[in-house]
Parts: sequence; C-alpha cells; structure tokens
Amino acid sequence: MAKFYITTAIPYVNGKPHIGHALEFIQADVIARFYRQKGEEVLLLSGSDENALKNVQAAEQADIPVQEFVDENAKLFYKLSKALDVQFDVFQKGSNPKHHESSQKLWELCDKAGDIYKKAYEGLYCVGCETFYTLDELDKNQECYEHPGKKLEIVSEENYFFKLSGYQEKLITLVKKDELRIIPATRKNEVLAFLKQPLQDISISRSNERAKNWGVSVPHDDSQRMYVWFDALNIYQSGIGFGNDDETYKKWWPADMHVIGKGILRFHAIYWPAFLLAAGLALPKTLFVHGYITVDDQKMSKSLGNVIDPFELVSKYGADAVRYFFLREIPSSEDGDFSYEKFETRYNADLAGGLGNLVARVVTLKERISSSTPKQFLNQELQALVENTRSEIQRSLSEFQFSVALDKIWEIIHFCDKYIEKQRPWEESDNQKSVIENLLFALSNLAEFLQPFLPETSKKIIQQLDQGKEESLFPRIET
RNA sequence: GCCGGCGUAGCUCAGUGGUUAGAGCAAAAUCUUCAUAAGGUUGAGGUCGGAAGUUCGAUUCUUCCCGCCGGCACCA
Repeated sequence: MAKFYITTAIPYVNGKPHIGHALEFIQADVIARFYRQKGEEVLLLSGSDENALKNVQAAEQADIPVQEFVDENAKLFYKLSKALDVQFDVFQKGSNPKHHESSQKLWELCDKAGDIYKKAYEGLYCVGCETFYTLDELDKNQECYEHPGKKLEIVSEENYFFKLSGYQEKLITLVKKDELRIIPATRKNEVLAFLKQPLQDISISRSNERAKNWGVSVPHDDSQRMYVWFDALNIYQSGIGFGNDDETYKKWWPADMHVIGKGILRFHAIYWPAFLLAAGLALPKTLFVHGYITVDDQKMSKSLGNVIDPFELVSKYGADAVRYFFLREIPSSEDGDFSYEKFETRYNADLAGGLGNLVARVVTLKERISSSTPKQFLNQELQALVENTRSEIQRSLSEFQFSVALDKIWEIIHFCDKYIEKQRPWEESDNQKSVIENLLFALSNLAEFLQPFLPETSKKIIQQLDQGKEESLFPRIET
C-alpha cells in the first residue's frame, strides 16, 4: 500500500486561529481524504509552533505563564480542526519534550556535517519589542512603528550560524528539476528568482537572555536557544518519530506534501531543504502554496476589526458549508475574498438550491416507488457523465484545483435537475421506476465524489437514500 | 527601482492566430410542481485595459503606455 504523508503549516500560537488557518486546514484535509479514499495509507500532521519569542511576549502581555498560554491557544487550533471536520492524525506541539530532543538531533546532524559555526551577530535592537530590525523595517526616523521616539540600540551577540551559502547550487537544481516541486509555478519562479542572489548564512540561535529562556536548547551550549524556525520546521519530522521512533519515521518520511501559505515560502523552499540536506535526510516532495484571504477586499487585521472568527462561521452555517465556500470560492493558490454576502449567495445557489434541493426531490420521488439504490446505471448519458467526472476530479485535484473539481461535481447536479424536468418521474409511466433508480444511483455516486470535500453531507446523503427523507441538508438562508 | 503576473459580460472567472468570444452567479421573460417560492427553458448583456506593429487575418504574438497585484532574506 502506498503511503502519503501530508502536513499543514505549523501555526505559531500567539493568538487565536482565523479563517486563513481554516482555509489551509480544509485544503490539506481534502487532499488527505482524497488519497485515503483511493486506498492509500495517509497521515495528516499539524501542530503548534510554540517556541517563538512572540509567544513569550504575548503571554507576558496577557499575564499568563508561557506554557499555559501556548497550551490554551494550541487547543484552539486543534478545536478548529474538529469544528471543520478536519482529521489530524498527529498534532505535534513545539513544547513537547520529544520535539525538543528531535530538534537537537537535527542540529547535531547539521553540526556534524560542518554546517554550523559561531559568529557575532550585530543588529539594531528595539528594547520595547525585544526584536532585531533591519533598516527597511523602520520608519523614517529609524525607529520601530510600535515604539516611536525610542532609539534602537546596536546590539552584538554571539550566535550560531548555518551555512546556507553552501547549498545555493543544489537548491537551484532541486527546484528547477521539480525534485522539490513547488506549486503554483509563480511561487516556483519566485524561489528561483530569489536564488539568483548569493545566499547569506543565517543565524539559527539566540542568547538565552534574548529568548527569555524559552525554546529548544542548543546541544552542548546552555547559553543559547534555537532560532524558532530551525525547530518549527522540524515539527514535520518530530511528529512522526524523528529522533525517538525510527520505525515510524522511516515509514512516513519524507513528507509527500507540505501545504503552506505564501508568506512562509522561503522557509520551506530554501531553509528547510538546506537543513535536511546538511543532515543527510530526504527532502519533502511537494510544496503547495496557497494565498491569503481578504475580507470585503480588505486585508484582515485586528485594527480594522474585520477578522472573521471561523468558529462563528461554523456554528452559523455548519462545517460543510464553510468547507464548500473556501474550496469553491477562494482560488486555491491565489488570494481570495471573503464576505458574508458572497458566502450566502454561494450557499443559497449551490448548496440549498443545488445539492440540498436535488437530494430532497429525489428522496421524495423514491417514496413513490418501492425500490432501493441500484448497482449500476440504466441511462448511458448519466453513466458517461459520472465516469467523466471521476477522472476530472482526479485530474483537477492533482493540480489542487478544488474549485474545478467541485464545478465538475455540480455538473452532475445540474444534469439530474434537467433529467427530472424532462422525464417527469412524479407522473406514473412505464419508465418512472427506471428514471428514479437512475437518480438514486447518481446520488450515491455524488455522495462518493463529495466525500473528501463535504464528508458530513456525503454521509447524510447515503443515509437519506437508505432511510428516506430527513431534515434539509442546507436550509435556505433568507436574505 | 528591479523581477514576475494580471487587466475578457454588473460580479467571479474560463478560453482560442481565423467563420456569430464562453460558463457560473446576479438581473428579465416564460414553463413546471417531485423538491428547500427550489428546478427547467429562452432572450438580453462584452469596441476581450489603451495605442502601434507582425500577419491575408489578433482578444490570442511583439513593442510601448496606463492601471492593479505579488516577490526582492535572517520577520513570524
């Protein structure tokens, strides 16, 4: 049996999840469910990046112990996956001691390869933010935006560096040859454009003081903690046993796919493969990069007050409606826009009037005849359409075009509506029974196709075909 | 500034060197009642961002211009 290991990005948990996280969870879940349905052995991993300094700062502000703070927030992310019917097989926390050990192992492998060295790092440090800034991140007075009027200090600190510069050519080759496949092509081009400039070595540790004694300790040096990205990326490995369970690790690594947002492309396309190359480990096969979601065509932000709470969406419309909207309306690898108006229009047109209504009318028609769902089609046209849809789903999902796949599935719905109109199976006739049976079989195929996208709805359709009419799948929203 | 992408019906987008440029949604008319006042049918709606060029012929290729978006490292 083929294995398929897929991950979401590892969100840093200094706040609550927003709909961007929901989008990514849903996309990854659909792919995982699709492969699972095909019979492959699938593992879907997510987790929480808990070792970032930002977590410490956010915890301080909330006046909560750091561990407690990240535990609470991580729980919310996990809860979101449940709310969305997203099935994580592993949820690896960055504060898990096994993860710490695992990251130390990765560090030691890189060190053994001679790719880690110590060097003084000098930069502009804002005491207020407790962060280093580069000049272009500062305002015209060379002060940070959070703390105007406060001069930045030049701080120098000994850190460990990773010889990223040594991997330039290898990375270019890997990306060019699609050995590290990056989807969509525009993101691949961006990486290649970036790799045209000479790579600089990167700092991969912080002083304990600056890290506030939080995060993974550097092996054999108690005075330093790992730079958060070094360990965060390794959650992809630590969650499947790297450093503590060789058998499990060997079974799943390398990752077949990392699903990530466009903002963290460089870490995944350059740093991560370089760390793995240094450590002599296999590389992930594919990076799928999605865009960001705007709300009413504006960037989501706390200050604008337009942040959409995914939990609220789910409790208002249901998990499958939320899944449907994000998969159908947000272009899978570009930015997309959310608005309640778009959501409700989509919902009423496709879910209430389309799918839900079709199921209701067919299930009612079924009660007119004594029949159960047949095992095959009698109508050739319908059969051809369904078979064609099966291959179209396969094709479009291999290119992560969720929207196209759903569009193809909806063609079956439109066909069935027309078929009913034309055949008038509510009237008694010689072919009444066969028409209804065709529809029943069409719906059972529909349920199969919908399973990765709308798992709960898929289940309900099968149930209604079996047990007769129940409550509406998607009650119409009055606007 | 440099690099890349985009600009097609009211909205979201598809598409092709060649006869009348497509889909869905929204809006209109009409048919129907099995169904969630849902569904079917039909019609309307576009100088395919602007200008020039290549060509027998360009929305599709080239150049320029205008507008929008993304990327340009140690920040998660």
